[in-house]
Amino acid sequence: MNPVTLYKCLADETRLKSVLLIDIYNELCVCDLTDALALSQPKISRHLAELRKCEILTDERRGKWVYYRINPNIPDWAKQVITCTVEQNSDYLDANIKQLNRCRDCC
Amino acid sequence: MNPVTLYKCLADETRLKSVLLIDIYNELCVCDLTDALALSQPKISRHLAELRKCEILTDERRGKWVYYRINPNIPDWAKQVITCTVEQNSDYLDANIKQLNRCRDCC
DNA sequence: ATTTTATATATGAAATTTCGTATGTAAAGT
DNA sequence: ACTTTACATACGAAATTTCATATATAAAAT
Repeated sequence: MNPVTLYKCLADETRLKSVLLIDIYNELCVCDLTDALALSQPKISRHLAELRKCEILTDERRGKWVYYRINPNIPDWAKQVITCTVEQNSDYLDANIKQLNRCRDCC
Repeated sequence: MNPVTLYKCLADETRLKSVLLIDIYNELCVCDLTDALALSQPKISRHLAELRKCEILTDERRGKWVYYRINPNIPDWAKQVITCTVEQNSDYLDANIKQLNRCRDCC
């Protein structure tokens, strides 16, 4: 993967937060992300499609839901970039994680 | 620094290669980068200005030349992102480093 | 003082990205 | 069969980014 390809993918808040949340939760479906980020479904889907095309994420349909994961084949440096961003920016996703938990409790 | 701010800065090949080369060489002046990347001076200056505004680089004038460095105050995660991109993508900058050395030899 | 060298910035055009809205598809439920 | 739920994609408009070109500035050399 060309370095600039990864950074273009992470250069948008929707895509960056999606990748980081998926890294934290191991896998998430599209509706988890629309809940966590409070964004429209087409917007989330469009950005996930881009991350899929760049092979940063993989998708897997199980019944009605499509689950996204970090592609296990991304190079080490890319995985390290994602991991150290998550680990050293815990506050960046606080509100989104709370929101996701709220939705999982009540919905 | 907001994570998305760093990634927007690295999402352009001119800016990314400038940052990585500066990280390797500790400091570089504008003409080093125009040589290494074979790009116009205004183009390099414009991108360096953006990296300065985002506080990823610092600049220091010494005589006629302005030297750019990685801002020593960037957060650890950002420094780690840059470092592990450099270390695990040595081929990405090969041609540029050769070009810079050629220019330093003959010019 | 004038010129040269190194760098910065302004401007508008062109290219790219982002997004809302509408629509399509696939699986499951009735 | 029809409806509902979850997700994907197409399309054009709007916003943002990128760039070439021209011009400005700052230090040094003549």
